[in-house]
Formats: sequence, structure tokens, C-alpha cells
Amino acid sequence: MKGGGVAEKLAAEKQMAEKPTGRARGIDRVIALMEHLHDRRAPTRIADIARDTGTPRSTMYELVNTLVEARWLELRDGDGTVYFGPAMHYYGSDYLDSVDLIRKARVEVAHIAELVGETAQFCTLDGDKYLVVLNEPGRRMFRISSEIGIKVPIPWTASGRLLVDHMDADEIRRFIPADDFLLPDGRRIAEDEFLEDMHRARTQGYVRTTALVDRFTTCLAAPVRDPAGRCIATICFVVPADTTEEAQQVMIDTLKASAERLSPGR
Amino acid sequence: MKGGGVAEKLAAEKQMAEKPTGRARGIDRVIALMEHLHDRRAPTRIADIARDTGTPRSTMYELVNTLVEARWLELRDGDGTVYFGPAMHYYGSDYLDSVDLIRKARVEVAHIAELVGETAQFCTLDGDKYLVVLNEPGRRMFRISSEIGIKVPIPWTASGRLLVDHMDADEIRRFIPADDFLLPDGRRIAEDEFLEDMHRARTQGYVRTTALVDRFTTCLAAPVRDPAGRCIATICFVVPADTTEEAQQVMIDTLKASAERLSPGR
DNA sequence: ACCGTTTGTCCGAAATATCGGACGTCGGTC
DNA sequence: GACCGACGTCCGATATTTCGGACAAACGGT
Repeated sequence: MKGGGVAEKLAAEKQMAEKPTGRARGIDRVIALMEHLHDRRAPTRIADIARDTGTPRSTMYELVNTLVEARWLELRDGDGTVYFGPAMHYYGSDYLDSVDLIRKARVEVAHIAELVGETAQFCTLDGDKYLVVLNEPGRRMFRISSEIGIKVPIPWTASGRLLVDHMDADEIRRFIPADDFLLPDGRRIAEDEFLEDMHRARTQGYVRTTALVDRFTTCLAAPVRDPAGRCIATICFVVPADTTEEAQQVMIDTLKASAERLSPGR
Repeated sequence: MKGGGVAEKLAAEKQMAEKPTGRARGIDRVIALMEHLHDRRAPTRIADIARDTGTPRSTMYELVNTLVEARWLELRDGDGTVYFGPAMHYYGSDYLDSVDLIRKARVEVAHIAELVGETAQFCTLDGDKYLVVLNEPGRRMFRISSEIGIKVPIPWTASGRLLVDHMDADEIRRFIPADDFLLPDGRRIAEDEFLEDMHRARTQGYVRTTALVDRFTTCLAAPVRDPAGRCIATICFVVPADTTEEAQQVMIDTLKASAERLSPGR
């Protein structure tokens, strides 16, 4: 995977920008380490992490030992790789339970995923990127690995069209980086097409996209709105593109009902 | 809450044991901070965390700022309290997805919780304590807060009777601290009673306990076994004690089927 | 069996992160 | 309006942690 190269470059830049000297605090090293594991999304050898984050090898070994002891990390497979440990799960669960909307969304997402049997998600914005917060795989396990916490350009997603629907054309142009309209396969999404999607979505109360980031996938999304009517999150299904129109209509109704229940102050 | 006093004492002891001097690495301070938040399980003021973990105030402010920037922590309520941030959720999800058994268990737990409408859990041992790894609240939201990652004495739980069922009486006496047979309300569980529960559980393939840690709660649990037949985890329901015997039988069958599907190598 | 590569540990030096304490603010109380 | 306690920031000194490099062991390809 060539992603490592990008991460490496970024880490090097960051290091340059923040600290002219190579020396850094342990805690900053640890943060870089965890972010790197999250980007790679796979057990990784300690020496590789050290290289890719620009951390001295001896320092990385020292830190990893400390973190393994605290169960923040786990040694995997006996082949010298490390990955996240159970403590992260405990702390993450505490976070989920502490945020009212997310706690409610968990119930909804689990419910509709089970009901319909397809993968359901709960998504928000993080800065100018789209983010999956909750992911409940459907029965068919259509997409295997979760993409929780991975930032994605807004135009690549159905939900993105809802999450910015309080902005006018100008605001959106300023808000979304121009490059984000470029799909992974090289196609470019026309801005007025995006705006049109957005307006239709607002009147219809849901949005559907097909073959956007993935040729065989359709996304259906409904908006969770705050009392002022602003879309603060979405709940959505990720389904095969050849799903019947009838089935999709059922899903849309399901999503609308769930989104309504999640919208605060109603 | 008097829990703070205990935590404080423990932190002080740990500090004494490890470092005669008050000085410590940032990473160790951070670990103590996160563990403290997990124990308290509530947004906490920075000064309180500093006091309870034995960390100098100025150091704690410095660290919290760093962690907030990394989204490991979040400032809450505008009243100067901090709690876990979204990054913990992302890393925790990566952990769940990386462990085969847990990934499968998530599907099962979600499925049976939805099917039956009651709270379902997936549990293991951590050292000589019982631990809830997954918790899916049922429709009635019987118990509100999750107890994920909280260690509980083995004898207090239904699952505990399964998780040690490969040991003989002597091994168990050595393994489980004597104090752990003392329930929160002061009653003591007789050892032979515990052993009897355990044997009955093994022949029946499930275990039921009522009013153990909580007067109005019944727990139903079934064992997940490795190819050697050893119980490596349990899947269970937490239900009101007045649930009809008929309904409980349905749940037991559900649990057994799920546990069987989760047992590796079949 | 040989040799180049990688892994994990250890050590001393010195750059620096932690610490203690002082300081200004803010809010509530008498 | 004066007092008190808590909050958050800032600063200089020094105890400590990071870092680089050396080393032995394990690995793996030829």
C-alpha cells in the first residue's frame, strides 16, 4: 500500500513545521503513533512505525512497551507487529455513551440495520470532511472493514449533500476544497450538479447517490436536523446498486423515520 | 462521590511504588489521566483530575491541552470539565474490527438484542476479573450506562460461573480472591454453592443467576468455547427478574445458538 | 555455511519537558 | 465592596527523558 509514503511525508512535514530539532515529547510521539496505526488500519511492525512517523527506533520501542503494558496497544500474531489494544475500546465506549445524540443513534442504526439487513451508518462532518461515526454491518457483510473515523471528501458521499445544505453556492465553494470534487477514479463532479443534488435532497427529505466512490454501490441518506433546521448528522444505508427500487423505497422511509426520531427538540 | 478518595489513594500508592520522586513522564501522566476518567466515568474538572492522580496542576493543564488538540479528549459543557473525545472511539473501533472473535460477536450480540429486545452482552475474563466487552442495550433500556471495560468479581456474575468451569475446586480457590465472594450488599457466596452452579452450568450448557449483584436482575449466559472445550467468553442477556420462564427459555435457546456460532473451529 | 538485514536491548550525554510557585481573573458570599 | 477560593496561564530551573549509536541475536536468502 502506497499510503505509507504519504503518511511519512506528512509526518516529516509536521515535524519540520513544529520542531526544527528532531527532539519531541513522548506524548507527541504517541499521538503520531496512534494516528499512524489508524491510517494504516493494520497491525504494524514497530520499526516501520518508527520510520514512518520519524521517531527514533529506540524511543519507539520504549513507548510501545509502556503502551502495551497499559493495554493501549497489543502485540499481534507473534510476528512483532502492534495494533490497538482493549483500553482504546473501553475509552471509546465511554465516549459514545457520553454523547447524547450518538447514544441514541447507536440504537437507531442497530435497529434499522437489523430490520433491513443492510449496512447502516451514522455520519457527521469533521471540519470540511465527511466522517462515518457509527457503522453497523448488515447481514450480507457487503463491505467488510469499517471506515469509522476516516475522513472522506464531502462530494464523494450522499450524506455530504445533506450536511452542507444550509450553505449557499458561494459558501460551499469556499468551504469544500476544489480537489474534493475529484472522484477516486478521476472523474470530476460538476459544482452545479452537486448543488442540484443538494436542493433536490432538501425538498425530498433524503438523498440517493449511485456509483460515486464505488461503481457498484448505492447510498441512501436522511438528515438529522437541529431545532433550527440545520443538518447536524445523517443516517444512511450502503447497499448494492442493483437493489430493487421497491426495496430502496422501504429503506428511504425507514431512514426518514429514524432521522426524525434522532432530530433533537421534536 | 467517595470513589475519588479510593482512586486518589491508589494513584498515590502507585506513584510511591514506581517513582520515589514526584516527577514522571508525560505519557505516564496521560495513562493515569485516562484510567481515572474511565473509573469516574463522567466529565471531570481538570484540577480534580490533577489532584486525584497526583499530577501537578500545571502539568495536567499542559497535557490536557495537547490531548484536546488531538481529539483524545473533549472539553465538555463549557464548565471546564473534560472527557474522552472522538479519537478514542475511532481507535476503539479499529481494535474491535481487528479481533476476529469480537468482530463476529458484535454481529451476534446486535442480532439477539434486537431479536429479543433485551440487553445482550459479550464477556470475557481479564486476569481474575470478569469484564463486559460488548453491550447492546435492548429496547427497554433496562440498564442505562454501559459497563464496558469495568472489572467485576467473577462470583458476582452468571458468566463467571462458565468462564472458570475448566478449573477444579482447588484451582478456583487459588484463582479467585476470597473477597470476591462477598457481594456488594454484604452477603457471601458459599464456595460449594458456586461450584455447584458451575457444574450444573456445564451440563446444562447455560447458566442463570437471579438477584446476585442487583435484587431485580436476572442474568442468562451461554459459553463460547475453543476447540479444546475451554470457555473463552460468554454471551448473555440481562433481564428483569420477573421475566416469564417461557420468555427466558426462548432467550436461553437463542444464547446457546449464538454461542455455538461463535465457538471457533466448528 | 555464509553474510546481509532486521529485531530488540542497552547506555551515556544533553536537550528539554516537567514541576513548583507566582500571578491575574473570575464568581460567588458575607 | 471586600474577601475567598478556584481557574487558567506563565516562567525559570533542573531532574529526566529522549536520542543516537553500538551491540548481540535472530532471521532469511543464496
